[in-house]
Amino acid sequence: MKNTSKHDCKTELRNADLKVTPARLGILGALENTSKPLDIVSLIKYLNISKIKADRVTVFRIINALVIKGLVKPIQFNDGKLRYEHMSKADHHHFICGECGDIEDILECNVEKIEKNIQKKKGVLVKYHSLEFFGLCSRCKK
Amino acid sequence: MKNTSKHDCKTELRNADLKVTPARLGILGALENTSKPLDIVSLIKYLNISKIKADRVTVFRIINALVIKGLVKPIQFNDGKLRYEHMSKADHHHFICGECGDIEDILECNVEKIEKNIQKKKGVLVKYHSLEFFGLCSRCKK
DNA sequence: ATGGTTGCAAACACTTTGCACATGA
DNA sequence: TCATGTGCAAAGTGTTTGCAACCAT
Repeated sequence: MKNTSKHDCKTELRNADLKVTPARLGILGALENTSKPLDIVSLIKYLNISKIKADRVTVFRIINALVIKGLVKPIQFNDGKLRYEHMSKADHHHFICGECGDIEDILECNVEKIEKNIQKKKGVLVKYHSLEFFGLCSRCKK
Repeated sequence: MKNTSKHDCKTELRNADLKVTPARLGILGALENTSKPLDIVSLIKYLNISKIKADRVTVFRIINALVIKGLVKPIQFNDGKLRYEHMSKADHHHFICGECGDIEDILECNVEKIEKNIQKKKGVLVKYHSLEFFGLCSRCKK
């Protein structure tokens, strides 16, 4: 019961028409086992720890493929780089402190309702949304 | 009645402890006269049309100052570059088509309530938030 | 076998920094 | 006058592209 992610990742990849490779398994695993959104550097570190070696470029390519396939969503904290989150964990949002970079989870937002509303009204397809709050955390505020 | 933004921009700058310069007036004016968020290149184009010459670097510096002073907020459409919006126009959100890049305004979201809630619960200071929807527009959907 | 995947080098795009000169208050 | 703002050159960071070698199916 503890961790079936390895198997899940394989089927996830197959369902997305992506071949199963160590780097892809590692990246999906990283995103499933981590609570905070990960940037490319963090993903590479995770892979290194897991004894999986993968070039920076490969990580970018894998992440982009996962985003296109809808398995992963990109998040921007306005610091110039993208972070990524597994779709299954994308049901919450974030508060980002502009001073210390601290990230806190924000749970109590129901954007799905708005999302459906937009789809109906505008005739568009919403794949994902981003809702992030920027400011100063309780410590930096003072 | 038509356009008092020039005067407003001056006082806006003074209130923010920023000296009044042509480039700064031009950038503030651009952001107040345009409905869609502008990236750096668009701002430079706008300045050129207004016969104001300013180096790319200067535009970055001015924008950063305006963001820090809270006059302008940055927006990310996940395409690798920041766009900027005047705070007085930041009361709506966006839908971005991942295929053609089309941007549509989304009006019907009341995030301010959530924002206040977060400030109270977490003891943080929320300066601004981002809420953007990503997907396919009605044309690209087909 | 073969088409998708990877590594490496290089290019690209966006943004920041350092420093001398110019300018607004 | 003098702190602040600007231009230019250069560097920094994040990301993409081209191509040959490699590997999963």
